[in-house]
Amino acid sequence: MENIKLSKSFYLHNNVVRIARDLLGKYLFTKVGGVICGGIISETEAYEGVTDKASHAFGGKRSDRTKVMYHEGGIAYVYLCYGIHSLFNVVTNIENIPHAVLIRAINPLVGIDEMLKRTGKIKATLGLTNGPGKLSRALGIHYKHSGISLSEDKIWLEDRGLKVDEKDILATTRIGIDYAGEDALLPYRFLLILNAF
DNA sequence: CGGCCGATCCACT
DNA sequence: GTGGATCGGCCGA
Repeated sequence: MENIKLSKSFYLHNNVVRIARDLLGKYLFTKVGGVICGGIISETEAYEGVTDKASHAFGGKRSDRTKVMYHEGGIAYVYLCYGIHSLFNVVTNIENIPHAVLIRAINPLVGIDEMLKRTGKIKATLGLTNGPGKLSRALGIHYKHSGISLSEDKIWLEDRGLKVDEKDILATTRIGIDYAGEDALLPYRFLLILNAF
């Protein structure tokens, strides 16, 4: 079984929708407060930059918050949503092309005790990390982490050689972006259908 | 500077 | 199924 961080070239690819799909079955880890937590990515959404009405970078919009999306791929874009939740995104593509993939869910595997402590839950279930806000809380990801490199040891992704079959992937429309008009209809959300859990 | 709103979650009915 | 929590970002005045 391989155990390696995703390479820089993985994040620099120009097709963010492909990357979102390829991230299914990869592993996401964090090391916050000295504890390693993580699991298998099971749900993602692609945000296709300046042409995508659902993206924070639509129309080339730049701000202190969104400027990290214009950075070269391979860093984290984390922002506060609804005043409560830090949502974790992976920035992709080359510099000045603000593509990103929202990680919406993982299958929790490592650091379960710490994740339960952070979320105040008793039992480890898929419900521990099956939403973008819950995922960040369990993993200790905070919007102050926005802009950090995924090549370091705070937040990173690994390919452990898990094979994902096309037939186990479901593509649907994205969540919570009704304001995006026709772009809300794009099949940019990907779910990994898991039987083994 | 004021006001509105959001890539959500959970408790409650 | 519905609404409240809660606050930084963004836009308009």
